[in-house]
Amino acid sequence: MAILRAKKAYAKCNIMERRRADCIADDLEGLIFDGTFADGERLDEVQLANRFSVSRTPVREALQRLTQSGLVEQIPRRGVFVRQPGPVELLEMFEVMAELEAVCARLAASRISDEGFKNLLDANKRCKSVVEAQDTDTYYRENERFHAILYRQSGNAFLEQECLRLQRRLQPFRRVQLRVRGRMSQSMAEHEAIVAAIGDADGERAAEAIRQHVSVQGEKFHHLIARLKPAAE
Amino acid sequence: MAILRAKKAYAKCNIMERRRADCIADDLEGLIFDGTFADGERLDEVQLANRFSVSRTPVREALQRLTQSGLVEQIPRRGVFVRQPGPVELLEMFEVMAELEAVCARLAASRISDEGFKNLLDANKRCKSVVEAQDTDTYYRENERFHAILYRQSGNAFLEQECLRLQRRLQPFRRVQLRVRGRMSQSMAEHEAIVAAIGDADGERAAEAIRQHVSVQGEKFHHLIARLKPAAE
DNA sequence: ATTGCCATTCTTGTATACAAAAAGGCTTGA
DNA sequence: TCAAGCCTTTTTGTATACAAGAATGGCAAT
Repeated sequence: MAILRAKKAYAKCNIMERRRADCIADDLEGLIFDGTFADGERLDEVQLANRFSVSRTPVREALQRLTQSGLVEQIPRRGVFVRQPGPVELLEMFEVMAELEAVCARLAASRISDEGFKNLLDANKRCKSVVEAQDTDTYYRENERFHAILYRQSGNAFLEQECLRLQRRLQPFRRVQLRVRGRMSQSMAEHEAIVAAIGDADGERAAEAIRQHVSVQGEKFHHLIARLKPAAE
Repeated sequence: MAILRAKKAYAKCNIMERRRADCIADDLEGLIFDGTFADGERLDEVQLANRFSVSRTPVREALQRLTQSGLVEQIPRRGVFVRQPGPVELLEMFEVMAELEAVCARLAASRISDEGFKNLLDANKRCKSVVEAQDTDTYYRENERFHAILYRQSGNAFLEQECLRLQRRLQPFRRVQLRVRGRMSQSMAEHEAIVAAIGDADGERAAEAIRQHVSVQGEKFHHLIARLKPAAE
């Protein structure tokens, strides 16, 4: 049967070829993140098609994907518009991120395997070494790895995926936060608290620790909204 | 300017006309839920186009949307396949739902307005009256309303949306649960506990109460997996 | 008989053509 | 001067045509 053969082929081929539409979606995401397309701006299908030297079809597919991930808003028969989150929505998203990670931490505290804990310690060690080098970009990557391990160790693959999805969405805003002076070492201290709590299998403490780590409060709040353009609306 | 006029029109027009692609997406969702398309089955674009009497274009758009919401899996150049969650994934999703609602409850306990609390009480009252009539379908709707109010009262619109999204995804499975004998009255008792905790502004207690209410444990576990076909793989 | 290769047939992905709807501008009337 | 209605232009939504890749079946070689 055709389907069976297809399934076999799929299982074998993890690196599946990408379609143009997918690439365009990623490129557009980047262009929105880096501000090439401002908030509220309409994304013209024809212009984009020319820009990427493709027809409107893959452009439309890409725009649909961006709609689903919330980067743009699609208004039927009127077009798609860039939709940067405002301060309120951003705080809300960070709050949800903090709570989701808190859940991960709480679950991980009782579910983590010895090997998983070793991975977590290792990831944390790598973060530490980067802090000393004051390399924010590398720290960002290693920090992401640390969090990803935590998601994984929640023992809930669906939760893991949801966390990764939101993490990805918040990435451009999170990155900024690290530039703040002293933030990296503070972040590391928080990591230590999280690891310790998980080591003690104290779910509630771990949850609270990571909630503090992720949530936007105090100085972080100011730095975050300072970054946002005073979007007229 | 064109955009301004578009925005004005959008603000005015809440009931925006839907495109065929959107309708098809909804229809397909229903067909997958009710088992017309079995798990693992390939959805042929041409067949679907004929079925809905449209061209492949809107069908493809609909399929893309279903891909995003996780109902089907799209394998580049090979087609899209129905992807029903297995027992494990289902339990994981319910766990996440329980935790998300727990967050809502905890936040709502301190953020709920007097009017919001009144709405919650009202929704609960309506549930109660339906329980006495033993009307599972209506109970399901009223129950959904109760939960939706809770999401809203978390004071976090993003969280609210995420909850609604997952609730929608779990809908067909949640519905089944209610058919279990005595489940409705048990559900009501749990509602009472939730409302009471929120009334006392006791976030942790409210969170725990709703976690118990939503999570799949004990008998509920058996009933849930009993419903799942022994999917051959 | 089985395995590997090739050709045919289907299916998906992309381009283009066409239809329908909305935006912008113009005219006309007060 | 302003507003309302109509017409033109622009833009989105859908259909169709075409290209590229994958599945299937047959054939040949071992």
